[in-house]
Amino acid sequence: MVLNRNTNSDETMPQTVPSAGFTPPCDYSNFADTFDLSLLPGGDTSTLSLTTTLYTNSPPPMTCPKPKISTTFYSDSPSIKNNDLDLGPDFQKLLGPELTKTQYPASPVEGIYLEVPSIKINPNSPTGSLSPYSTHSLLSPNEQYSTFPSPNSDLYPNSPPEVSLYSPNSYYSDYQQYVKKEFFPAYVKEENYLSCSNPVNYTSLSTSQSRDLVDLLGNVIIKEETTVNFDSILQSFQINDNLLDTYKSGESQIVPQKPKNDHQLLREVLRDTSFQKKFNIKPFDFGLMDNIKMEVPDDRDIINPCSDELSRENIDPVLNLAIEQMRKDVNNTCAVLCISPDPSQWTSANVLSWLQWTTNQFGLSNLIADQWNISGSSLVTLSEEDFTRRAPQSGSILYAQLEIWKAAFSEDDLGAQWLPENNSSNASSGDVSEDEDEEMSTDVDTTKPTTSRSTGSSHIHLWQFLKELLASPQIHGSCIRWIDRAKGIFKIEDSVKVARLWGKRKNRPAMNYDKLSRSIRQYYKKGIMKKTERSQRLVYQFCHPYNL
DNA sequence: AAATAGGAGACTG
DNA sequence: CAGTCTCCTATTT
Repeated sequence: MVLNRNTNSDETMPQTVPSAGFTPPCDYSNFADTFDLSLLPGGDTSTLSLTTTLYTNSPPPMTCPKPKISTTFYSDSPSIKNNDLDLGPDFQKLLGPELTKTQYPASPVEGIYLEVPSIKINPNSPTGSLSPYSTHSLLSPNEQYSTFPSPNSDLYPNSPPEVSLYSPNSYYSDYQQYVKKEFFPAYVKEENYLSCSNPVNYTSLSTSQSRDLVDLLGNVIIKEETTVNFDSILQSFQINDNLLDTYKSGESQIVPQKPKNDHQLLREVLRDTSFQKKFNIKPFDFGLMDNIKMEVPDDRDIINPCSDELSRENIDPVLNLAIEQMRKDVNNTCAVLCISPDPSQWTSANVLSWLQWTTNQFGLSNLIADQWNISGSSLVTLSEEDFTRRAPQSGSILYAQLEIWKAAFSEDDLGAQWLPENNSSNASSGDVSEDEDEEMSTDVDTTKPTTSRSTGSSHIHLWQFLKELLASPQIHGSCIRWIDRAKGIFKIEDSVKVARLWGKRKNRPAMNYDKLSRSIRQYYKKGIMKKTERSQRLVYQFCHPYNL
């Protein structure tokens, strides 16, 4: 974890700014979503090198009569390039191409971030003349963290804070919606962006809950400014957990945190504090963080040549270690169960064995096998609701675990890092594919268990593939996402990328959107897909029952 | 310029 | 033969 202090800014506030153009080599965001900070060991382990940055957005009053205080927790960010961050033509019109295009912030990668937007406008904004929105901190790296207002808004002192929890792993996709929602209500209406892509990770809280969180954030922020007492972070995440629990259980009040029976592996890993010595972590001295190097001699850590080498060492050591362990765990499980690391490749038998294994691991109640007689490609398209419908008690945990696996496999493709522990044969690893290979692939990998490898996704249908992409917004949300999950309406945000992914999956290097869309149009006749009533560009709709 | 629409033939499992 | 893939022309946004 490195604190990059933005020396260009003449603002007084110390800042935690990710390096510009930073492209993390891996997407650990999914992991981060399920990462339960309450697992972290107590006592002197409060020396962990977690950093909290708070940065603010300042929407103009006229577009935000009821300001929201939104909180984004994320401990990593997706490996998305800046050119993926297209906020749309309306946005560009308002902000000008320079701002929206090149100055969109690099992903704020390291640490755990608390985002509290819409507090107050900074009258001293150096870019204030550019647009009324220029104090929007996320749009201007130069002042990205330059304002540091109290969460207790003095702009709207009487408005009840409405707190939203955004998934850490859907930072960009949700952020687009967030921006549109918060700053362009009209635009939102027009395009139906009001529906949230991921209800599991998005919730509104009651006023009292909001105030609790805001109070807490206020304490954290005002006391510590850029560096935050780790206990406070823990506390905030416990609250966060409570809120999520509350949301999931449908209760309206904050409930005492239940002892968790999930994340066992992480618990064990994190209980072991030897990593502190290993990484020379010292109490609260974030300045020293610059010097922390990830001493991971393992050649599995060979970095994607196109990635930013510094990024590797910038990633929070704690998360890194846990992720490492998670990776090993998944590998081991693959070996034990003889299944592919790619859940979408699983046969129905694989699915069952994985479910059984996970159920045992977490001490969950037994599943009804009949409910789970599905292939891996179907499994990965299930929502959390689908999971809980089939397994009311354990659905959420199973879903979360599957998300981890999905992310893990995606990460595997990213940097060829997903090699089993004892197998360094490496399959002539020269094929570290291009920089943007953060996607699923079905490349034959000799290091993977051979069972259930031959068949599978080569026969996948386009509509299945699209649903697969849609099922992992944290990974593919930048190129395709649900607009209305219930109605099966989705939007292709990046046609080139989606086509490339499809071509990769089908081993058709010449695939492009022209051809892909032709295939989609074939679905019109077949009743698999249609255009929406009010036809919008790149927006399609699954017909019933394909939308399920 | 990019997306949409759909005809038509080729390819593949 | 189904399901694309490919190429194409015309039209719309």
